[in-house]
Amino acid sequence: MALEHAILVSLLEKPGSGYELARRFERSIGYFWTATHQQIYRVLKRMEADGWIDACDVPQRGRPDKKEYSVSAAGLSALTGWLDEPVQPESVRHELAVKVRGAAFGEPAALIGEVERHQRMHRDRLAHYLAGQRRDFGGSDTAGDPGAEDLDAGRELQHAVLRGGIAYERMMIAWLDDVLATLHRLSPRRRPGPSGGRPAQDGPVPDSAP
Amino acid sequence: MALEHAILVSLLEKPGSGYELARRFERSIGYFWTATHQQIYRVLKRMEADGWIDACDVPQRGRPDKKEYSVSAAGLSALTGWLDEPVQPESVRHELAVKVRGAAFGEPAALIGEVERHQRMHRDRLAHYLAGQRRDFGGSDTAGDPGAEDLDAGRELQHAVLRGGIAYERMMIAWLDDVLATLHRLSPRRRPGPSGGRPAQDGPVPDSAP
DNA sequence: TTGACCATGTAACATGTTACATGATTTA
DNA sequence: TAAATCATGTAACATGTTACATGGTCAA
Repeated sequence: MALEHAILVSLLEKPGSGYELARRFERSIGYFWTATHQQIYRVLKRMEADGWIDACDVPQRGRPDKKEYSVSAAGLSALTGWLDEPVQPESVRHELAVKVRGAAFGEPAALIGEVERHQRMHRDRLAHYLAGQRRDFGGSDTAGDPGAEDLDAGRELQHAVLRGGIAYERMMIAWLDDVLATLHRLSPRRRPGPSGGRPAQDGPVPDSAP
Repeated sequence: MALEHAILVSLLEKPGSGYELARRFERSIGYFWTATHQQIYRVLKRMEADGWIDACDVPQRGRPDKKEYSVSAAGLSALTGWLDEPVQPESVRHELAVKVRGAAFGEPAALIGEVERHQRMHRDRLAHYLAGQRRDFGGSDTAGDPGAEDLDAGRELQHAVLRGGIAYERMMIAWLDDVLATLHRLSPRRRPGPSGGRPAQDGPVPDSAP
């Protein structure tokens, strides 16, 4: 019920083809809403039929033609209408949490590698976010700094969402430290480390920003 | 691909009927994995056919009979096998983030009520988690306290997951403060408050624990 | 006697995933 | 000449959502 709206937001920020949208759903928007290209093409067709977006064929030299979509007036009003509707509780899916609780019925220590793998992914993503923040918003990590630069609403809101991503990754990294400490405590044959899991920090993080 | 496993974990923690599982998916497990009763009945049927769970009819006085399910040896080994498999990136869906970015194309101030509503839900859930923690784990919020009580692995891991939920809610409440401050800044006709949004805190939270 | 709770389901539909297909161009 | 990127799609399947159906007990 919201892929349409995520696409509207993305197309309003910048018109583009289905392929380009699919790329964006692997990057920026993809950090808080995922979709594959098959889904995107299917929904784009419906949105075009509903008159939410307009397509225009763009011939390209040396590349296949593409259909560039842009948001119509009807699409914009569909989006603003949706903004006013309350969103329902949003369903959660934290597969790792299921695994952590399930670990009680297997060998808890067997989960350590998987949890470390996840933590590495979160550290990478955090590094990526921080790099993007430095690049696009001038290195400031703190909110509520009205006097500094005068950004337009779009950029301000993009930054707010990015700060949310950063807060989320930091929270996850810290929680996974907690989980690792718990798993080590439950199976003390493995080295529990100097203090049962190093504390969360984002300074010396492996920089994997693109 | 994981509802089966969430059900296995829940049934291992305590056998029960489809109806009871549906209740649990509105409480404990539901905080990190949601499912409706229709989904649960459908999957239970498949799991029984696959031999992962055993059913036994339990007649009840004054109530309709129920089928109580419990995990078979095959089910347990399916779970432990799954624990060893790496979980993929897990797809994210943060509808509010889509809305925040979309607010740039409408009236940003119109989102304030919705964001406050979400923040209230997160405060409620946090209060609920903290009450559950006090009830079930003795009021301690901090991890890594090996000497204190000697809980079994299952309870330790449940507590670790609960701490994750608490960390998540605190992070969300703080981030939504940030978002509110940003929205107020972008439409200064509304009172931006003493300091643009009160800081996150969980002490004087409306206690809505059941 | 109305509504809430217990208990289980069917059917239709919407959404998301996986695999496969096509064909051009650019880069190594 | 092989692989990667651009660009769009179909088909089959799995999962999740919404609406509807049934029927008993218990409390107000």
